[in-house]
Amino acid sequence: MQKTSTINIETTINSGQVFLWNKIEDQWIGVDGQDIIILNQSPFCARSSSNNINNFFREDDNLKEILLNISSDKIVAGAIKQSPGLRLIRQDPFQCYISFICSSNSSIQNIKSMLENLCKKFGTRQEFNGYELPTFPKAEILAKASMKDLTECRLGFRAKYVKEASQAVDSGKIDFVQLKKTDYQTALESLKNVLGIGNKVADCIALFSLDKMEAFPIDRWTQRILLKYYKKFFDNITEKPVTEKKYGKLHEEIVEYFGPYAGYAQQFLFKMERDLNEKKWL
DNA sequence: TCATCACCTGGAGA
DNA sequence: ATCTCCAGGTGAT
Repeated sequence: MQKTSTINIETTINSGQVFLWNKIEDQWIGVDGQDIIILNQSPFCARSSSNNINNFFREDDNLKEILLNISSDKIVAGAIKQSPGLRLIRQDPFQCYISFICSSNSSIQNIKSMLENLCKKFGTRQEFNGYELPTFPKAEILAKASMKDLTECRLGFRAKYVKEASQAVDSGKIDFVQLKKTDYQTALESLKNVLGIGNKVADCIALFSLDKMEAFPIDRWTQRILLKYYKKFFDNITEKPVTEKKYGKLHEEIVEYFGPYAGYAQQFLFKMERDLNEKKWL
């Protein structure tokens, strides 16, 4: 649908969606599940070791319509103007799931370090175009990992979450193929049954890997954004922590206001506010 | 139903 | 040098 030439790789990689990426000279090398991906800005080129890039940048979305739709809000329109090449990424679900479980009460740099440690210890080394690096561990491997090995990856209190979450996938209790097919609410409820996954993490997984574009992760930053620009539009936004029930109500208001592509709006707003505060990325 | 609080870890600032 | 505080939250009282 969209032209790949309009994608800004650096902006997109540095928007908090993905962590296992490094810039080497002028290209970005990253891990997505069992694949290694190499990205070049100009001339634009995206190569995957699996030979199947699988719409990594969601090229199948009708971007023009989506951007037009969410631009009815002036703040969002401004955010898009600021980062026109920003895109949502369609990630490997298991990697995305573990990544955001690891994100709780942590920083981007720390999350990246935890995930790199997991790859080094449990991943399979793969060679692609002169680069050799370990890909993301499979669920069955992490499900059988010892707590000692997981703790050595510096996961802290998340070690137990990662193990149980991996077991849920390995046993089939969590089935990403199925979750992609179901509706947003059903997918969310299913994910939230897993230890270490609450509303925010579930929304990240749903938006970044399960094609749920109405997912709108509400974290500290999003909450700040809503308070700063949208206080008068939403009844359920306060500076207090967003409780379980408030989260659901707030999300309803958000989808009503931003529409079915609320997740896209969130991504532009998040990028805008983090950049405004000069927060570091990868 | 909701408010507090602890939690691994690494980095920044006092 | 040492301490405190905080970072894409979540789970247990």
